[in-house]
Amino acid sequence: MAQLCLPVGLNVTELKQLDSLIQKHRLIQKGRFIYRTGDSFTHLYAIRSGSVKAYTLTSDGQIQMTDFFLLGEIMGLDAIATKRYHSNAVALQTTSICEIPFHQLEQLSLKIPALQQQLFRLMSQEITSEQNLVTWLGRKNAEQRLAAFLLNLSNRYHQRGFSATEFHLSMSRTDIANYLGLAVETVSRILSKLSEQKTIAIDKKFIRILDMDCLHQIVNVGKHDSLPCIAHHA
Amino acid sequence: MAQLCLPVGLNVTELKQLDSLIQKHRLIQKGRFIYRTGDSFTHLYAIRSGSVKAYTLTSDGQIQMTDFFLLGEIMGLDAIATKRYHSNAVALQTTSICEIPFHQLEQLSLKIPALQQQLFRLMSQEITSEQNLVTWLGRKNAEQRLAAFLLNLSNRYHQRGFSATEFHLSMSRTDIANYLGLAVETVSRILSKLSEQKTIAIDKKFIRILDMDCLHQIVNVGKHDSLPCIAHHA
DNA sequence: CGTTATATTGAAAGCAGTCAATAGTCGTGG
DNA sequence: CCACGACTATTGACTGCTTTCAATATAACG
Repeated sequence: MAQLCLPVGLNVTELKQLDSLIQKHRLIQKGRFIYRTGDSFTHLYAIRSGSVKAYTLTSDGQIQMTDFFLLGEIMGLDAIATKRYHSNAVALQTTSICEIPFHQLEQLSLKIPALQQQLFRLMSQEITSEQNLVTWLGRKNAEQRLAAFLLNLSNRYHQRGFSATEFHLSMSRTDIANYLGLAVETVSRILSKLSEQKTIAIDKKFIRILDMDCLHQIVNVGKHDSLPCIAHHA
Repeated sequence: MAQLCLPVGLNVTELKQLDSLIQKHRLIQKGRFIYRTGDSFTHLYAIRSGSVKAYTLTSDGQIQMTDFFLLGEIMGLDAIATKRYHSNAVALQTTSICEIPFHQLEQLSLKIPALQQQLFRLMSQEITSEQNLVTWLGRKNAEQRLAAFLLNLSNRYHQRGFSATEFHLSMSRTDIANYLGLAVETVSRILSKLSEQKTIAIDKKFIRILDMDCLHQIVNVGKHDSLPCIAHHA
């Protein structure tokens, strides 16, 4: 169980101790909340299956998508400092999560150095991942943001042993647009365009990446350079 | 010494142990590097005085500003996971830093629960701070990004006991523009505009915030709503 | 099977980027 | 101490990407 929730190189004894912490797991129906902004922070949550979106509300009531969590990823790391969750976490589909009581995890990690290391590593990764996001937004045009988003999902699925080229977009176009700081219409237009030039194929929420190199090229050229990989049409 | 570098509620004995780790401090001249992308990760660095900018290079050689570090802030947290620094850290002025050997800090934090907690807290804060940045970029227009940037600096200086309304912009306009994903010209134009409407006053790199409420209003309205606080001119 | 939410596509407007020219600042060496 | 050159900052004009508004089309849900 612990292996599934918090994969980390521990010996059998240590693993048992961790297991005793992570007993509960819950099934969350689509649209249900795991936690809400301001709730007092008690647990980290690991996704065993399904997916979750996290968003905050601005002072004027607008939604701001902050994260999508996929299988194997940990939610709630940003809440440690303030002891309150900063976002609303909602299941995008029926989702199974592990509940990890943080206080006990903290205690245990004092006794198991490898566990402490893994926690530091996890948090550091999260910082890096947020920094990368910062790098895309604002500095990249709409097409690049979307290409980077698709590649990011592809990598994350691939890491967990799933196909890097075919996967399910569990979030809506509206959510994607919000996450990338674009209008829904722009996301839709660009998906259509990429589909036309055979870089990707889309059937509703199911996506196939046909030309991975092309996506990489799109991401890596400057904001307004334009030598895309479209040697296709006509 | 430790108090200055890693403020945390420890007793005298614990503080001594921490002190013994954090012996060295270095003076870095303006323009000098503290670390570079790819250097192997050995230390965290805390700023005792001065300021530092951190940037990465894109695949096509463009600079991407990722962070500004001010007095009291910790650099290098993103390097823990990969054991390599992810960015280039350069002093913006003559800067004094504490060197904190991370491996030893990790060891010590196994023995001092309060220290471990403080480290978790620090990293969690960093995650939150990056998330906030993500929230601005891409979702806010140029004026809002700049207003948010100024308020952010104001808060950070204020937290450390300095004036919230008057401070030195140690980074260049070019750096600010890059950080916010804007063109230098846009930053310059907006600073001029805010200056004209008496929201701020600028003398070269020295800035005074004259109307803090106005800045907050700018940040908090929607991306294209426009009811600014300009009841000033003529 | 109808109703509502989500997605696609088109046309027009606006914000920010680019290009260009000028002004001001900083550091170095005469 | 001043003068030169290089760098940084400011301001203006124009282009273009992305948003907004509007109209369908398609999918999801009870």
